[in-house]
Amino acid sequence: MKNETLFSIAKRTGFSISTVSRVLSGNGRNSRISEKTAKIIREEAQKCNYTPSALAKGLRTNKTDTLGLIIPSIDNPYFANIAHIIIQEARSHDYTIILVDTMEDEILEREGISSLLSRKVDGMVVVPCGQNADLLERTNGNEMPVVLVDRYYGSTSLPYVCTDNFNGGYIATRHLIDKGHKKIACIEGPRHSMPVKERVRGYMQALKEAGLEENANIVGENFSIQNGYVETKLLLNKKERPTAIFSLSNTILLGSIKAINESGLHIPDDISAISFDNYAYLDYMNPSITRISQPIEEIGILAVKLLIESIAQGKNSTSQIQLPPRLIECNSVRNLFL
Amino acid sequence: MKNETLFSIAKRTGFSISTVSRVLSGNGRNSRISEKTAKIIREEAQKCNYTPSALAKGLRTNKTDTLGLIIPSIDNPYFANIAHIIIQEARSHDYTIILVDTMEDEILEREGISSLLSRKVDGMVVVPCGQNADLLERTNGNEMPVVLVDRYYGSTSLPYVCTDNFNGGYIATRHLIDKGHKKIACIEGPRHSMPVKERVRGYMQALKEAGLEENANIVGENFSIQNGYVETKLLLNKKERPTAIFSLSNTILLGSIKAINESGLHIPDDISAISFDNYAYLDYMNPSITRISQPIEEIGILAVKLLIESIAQGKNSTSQIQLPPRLIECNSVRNLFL
DNA sequence: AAAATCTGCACAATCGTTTGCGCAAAAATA
DNA sequence: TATTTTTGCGCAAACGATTGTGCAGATTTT
Repeated sequence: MKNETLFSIAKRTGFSISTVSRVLSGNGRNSRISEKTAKIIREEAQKCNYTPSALAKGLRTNKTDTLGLIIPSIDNPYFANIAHIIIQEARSHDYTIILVDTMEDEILEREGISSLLSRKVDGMVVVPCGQNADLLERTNGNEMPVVLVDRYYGSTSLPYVCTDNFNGGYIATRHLIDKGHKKIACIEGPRHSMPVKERVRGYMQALKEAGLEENANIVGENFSIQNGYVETKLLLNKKERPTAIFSLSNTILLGSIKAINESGLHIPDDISAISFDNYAYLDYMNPSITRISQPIEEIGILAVKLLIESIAQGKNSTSQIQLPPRLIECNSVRNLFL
Repeated sequence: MKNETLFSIAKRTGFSISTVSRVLSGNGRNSRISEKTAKIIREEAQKCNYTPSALAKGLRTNKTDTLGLIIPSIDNPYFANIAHIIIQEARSHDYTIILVDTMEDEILEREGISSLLSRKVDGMVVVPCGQNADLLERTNGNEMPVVLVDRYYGSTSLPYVCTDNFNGGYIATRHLIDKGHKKIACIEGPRHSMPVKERVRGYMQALKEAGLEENANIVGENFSIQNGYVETKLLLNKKERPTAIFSLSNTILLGSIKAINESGLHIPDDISAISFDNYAYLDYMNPSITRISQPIEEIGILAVKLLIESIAQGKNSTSQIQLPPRLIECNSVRNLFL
C-alpha cells in the first residue's frame, strides 16, 4: 500500500501512463480509450486506492482548484460566519480553501498573501486588516483574482462585496430617532476602517436630517469589548447622559452592556442600546438586543461567485457591490413617546 | 512581470538553476556558493519578486508544510475557537492550514479527507463528525499522521486530545448538588458522541455519590438550540419541575433559556442553569451563566505539538490526552441552602 | 481492391523544484 | 614543484501528473 501513481497503475495494467491518465481524469471516452481498457484501469485504481497528486496536477495544469481565504480572526463569530459560507460555497464549486488567520496583524497578512501566492491558489477572498492595498494591487497585477469582503480600501479598484454600511448606520440611528431619542452616542471602531467610516457617516446623516447634528457624540477607537466598556463608563458619567447608545459592533456592545449593568441602569428603561452584527445569542440576552443585521450569506455567496467569474475570465472583476442591511427589532430600544 | 522561476532567474544572472535554488532555499553557504554569487541571485530574486512554487517543491520533496484541519462547523464558536488556536500554532511552526468544514456531514468528511490526502498535507487535525474511524484508520495505515481533537471513537487507537468530559460532567453536577439541588435535569447532545457519553457519565457519577441516582433525568438528542428549547419546555411542564438544568452545550443552553424566559420563570431564583463551553457573551447575559470551561487553548496547542512530533518521527503518536475542565462560577445557580 | 478514415493507444515534452555527483580552478600542503 | 584539499558551481535525474502528436491496425468509403 505504498504511494500509488499513474506509473504504478500503468505498470500493473500494462497500459501507458497517458492512457491511465486519460481514463482516470475522466476524458477516456473523449480520447478514444476503449471501454474495456477503461474498466480495467478504473478497477485497478479503485483496488489500490489511488489518490491523484494535486501537486503534480497543479504544477502541470497551472490550476489548483484551491482558493485562499484571508480572515482577520476566525475567532470572531462574524468572520467565522463569513468563512463558513465561503467554504461551503467554494466547495459547491469544487474548490478547496486554504485559510489564513491574520489575527488583525498586517505583517501576518502579508506573509499569508505570499504563502497563498506560492501555493498557487486560483484566487483569493480577502477580508483585509491592513490599511494599504499595495500588496493586493500588485497581486492583482500578477493576474491573481482577488475579491475583497467586508472591508476595503477607499482608493481601491479591486472588486469587493460588503454591507451598505452607510445605510446600516443610517437605519440604526434613524430607528432611535423615530423612537424619540435625541441624545444618541455612537461608539465606533478603528477610524481607518471603511465600514466604521461609513457607519459613522450614516449616523451623522440621520442626525443631520433630524436637525440633531450638534448632538453628535462619537467616541471609541476599536472593536474590543474593553473599548465598549470604557467608553460607556465615560458616557454614563457625563452630566448629560445619552438616552441611547449605538455600538458599531457586537463586541463593543458586550462591553457597553457590562458598564450599563454595573451602573445599575436598565436597558431599555434607563438607556437604549442598538448594535451591529447578528448573532443568535443577541436574541437570548435579557433584554434581547435590537441590531443591524448584515446579509452575510449573500455576501459570501456573491464573493465566491465574483471570484470564480474572475478566474474563468482570466481577469479581475470590476464589481464593487454593497448589499442592504436589515434592522432586527428587539427589546433594547425604548420608545420615548410612550 | 510574468511568472518568475528558478530558470528565469538563472537565465538572467548567468548561473545555473541548481545554484539559484541553493541560494534561494537558504543553504547557499552550506553548498559552498560564494557570497558574491549569492548576493547577485538574491537581489535579482528580490527585484523580480520571485515566489517559489510550493507545488513543485512539494512534489519534489514530498513535504508541503501544510496541515489539514477538519472541523464539523467553523460556524460554531467553539470550533472556531479551536481552529483559531490551531491555525496560530501551526503557523508558528511554519505550517499553513487547509481547512475543511464538514458541516457535520459524514460524506463531506470523507471527501474532505480525500482532498487533503491528494493535496499531500503533512498531517491532519481532525474533529470527526462521523461515527466510524475506518477511513481515518486507513489513512493512518497510509502513514498520514493524524490527531483527533474534541471527539474521538471509543475503539480507536488514534491519538487524540480532548477535555476530560467525564470530569466536566461530574464537576458541573457536583456543583449543583453542593448548592443543595436534588432534582437536576440534564439535556444532552447526540448520544453516540463520546464527549456527550462522558459528560453524562460524569453527571451520573455525581448523582450516584450523592445518593440521588434515581433522580437522574436525561433528555434531549442533539446540540441544537431547538433541542434545548423543546426539552426545557417539556421539563418545565412536568409536575415535578427540576430545580436545575445542566445543558451539555452552549447552544442547548440558549434554547433552554428561551424556554425558561417564556415560562415567566427566573434564573436563578426559580430555576438554576449550568452549561458547558466558555464564551465571552455568557458573562454578559443576565444573569451571567455558570459553566464548565474547556481548556481550548491547551487542547489546540497540544494537538499541533503531537502532530508535528508524529510528522518528525514518521509514525503516529500513541498519546491519548484528556485535559481538565474548569468551573466558571457566575450567577445562574441558586444556593438552595440560603 | 485501393484509398481514406477511424480506433486505440504509446511517446515524450513539460510544469518548477531539489539534490547527488562530478569537475575544473584555486588554495593549501608537502 | 607536485600533490592533495578546498572552493564554486553546473549537469541531469527525479517528483507525478497532462497533453499534442504519431502510428499502427481495423473499419469504412469509393
